Amino acid sequence: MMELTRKGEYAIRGIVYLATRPDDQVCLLSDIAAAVDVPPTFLAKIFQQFSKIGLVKSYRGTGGGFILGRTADKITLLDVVEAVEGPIIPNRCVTGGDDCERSHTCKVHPVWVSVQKQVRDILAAVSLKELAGKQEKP
Amino acid sequence: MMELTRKGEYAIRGIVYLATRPDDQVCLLSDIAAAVDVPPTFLAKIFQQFSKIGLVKSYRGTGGGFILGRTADKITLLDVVEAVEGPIIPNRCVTGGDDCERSHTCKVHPVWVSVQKQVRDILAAVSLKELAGKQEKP
DNA sequence: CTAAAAAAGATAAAAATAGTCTTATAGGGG
DNA sequence: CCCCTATAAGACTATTTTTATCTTTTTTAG
Repeated sequence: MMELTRKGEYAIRGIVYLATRPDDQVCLLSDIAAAVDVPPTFLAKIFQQFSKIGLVKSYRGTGGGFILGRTADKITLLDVVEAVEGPIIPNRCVTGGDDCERSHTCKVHPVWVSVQKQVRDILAAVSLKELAGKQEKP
Repeated sequence: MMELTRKGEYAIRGIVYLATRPDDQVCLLSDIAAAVDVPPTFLAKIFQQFSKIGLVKSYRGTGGGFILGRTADKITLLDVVEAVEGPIIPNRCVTGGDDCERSHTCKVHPVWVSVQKQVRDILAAVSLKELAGKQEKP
């Protein structure tokens, strides 16, 4: 239960690798894919999603590639995971609004809300900077 | 991401309903299914899984049905969820043993371990007694 | 203009999910 | 013993999601 998909795993590997690279050096998708051992075409799809929401910036054409959309300390693991897997939803009844007609009577509902918050908090507390081994204090 | 399946949702609904019933009254599967609005054949499969690990006790034949395998305060939401969804595994790298060759180098690994622990702790802290509205202190 | 590179969309195989159906087994009552 | 009721177990199926791949298009440097 609650398992990250391959896509999510690949997404993390890919963007963490990008975060280890020099800040302003455009990185070829094919290089990233090779470095983190992910099918290039699949990683392409993932980086397209990153690009749409600004997690990475893409450059097309000769000399093109990817760089981070903002500094590594401003990108959290939550950003990355939600970018490709969608929001953290332990159960359908826990959506932003209130689709769950049982919400106010169901005693399980608050438990899922709690799970959601905890998981989000944990993932939001980890930045790419840390994951890339560029800690503030070594 | 991390979404409970229908099976998990049905499992919770079913066993919580059973917990609301008088302690020693055998309950028909068909009655439970009707009460919690779950396909009876599907709920049957779920309760078979419960039965195997002792979460419920089953009685066959005329006058048969199900009762809880132990008192409602001794069954946690974690027990129920893991019974049908398997262990809480946020990522493949977080298994009981250590299948992940990266475990000791990968900086993401401890994050998943943390997520796993938090989720398990939350779910383990909630018993069927509470969910069934039979709180110790009302 | 051309080659390089990402973007976008279509397609497809494999796996997981969500069930259903059939047959077997067990128990109670006449 | 026979029949009815109820769960157990296993085979089977449809749908959805995951995990990709392939092709075409767009962009850009030189």
